[in-house]
Amino acid sequence: MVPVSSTDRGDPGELPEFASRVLDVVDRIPRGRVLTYGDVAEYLGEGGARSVGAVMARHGAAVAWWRVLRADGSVAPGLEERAFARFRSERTPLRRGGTRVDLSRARWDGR
DNA sequence: GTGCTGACACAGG
DNA sequence: ACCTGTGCCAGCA
Repeated sequence: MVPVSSTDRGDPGELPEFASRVLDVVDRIPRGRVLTYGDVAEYLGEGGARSVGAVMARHGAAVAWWRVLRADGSVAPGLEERAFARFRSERTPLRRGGTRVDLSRARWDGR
């Protein structure tokens, strides 16, 4: 087992366990459906909404990041244009006014 | 170990 | 609808 120094540095490209699991969940969200940051943490049974957000900030580009929203169905600042372009193409249900996703209809139940 | 830092959540005002 | 404060928790320096 190749004893590694106590600093125990992993390879730079390797993701922390938690981050890897977050990305797995996001990968399973079906087209046209969404989850909130808190939902992802809840399904994992670990971490919290904030931690999920941190993962998305660093590694979200690798997955369908637009399918993860805030608890009120809004999109994080700065991502609105790109996200709503996707919502239109995936026909994600929006609320009246179109500024937020209709969670009552678009939220993925995990199945 | 300590102390920030956030693509958050929620309760108040 | 907006702001403010508090709680949260993995990651990082």
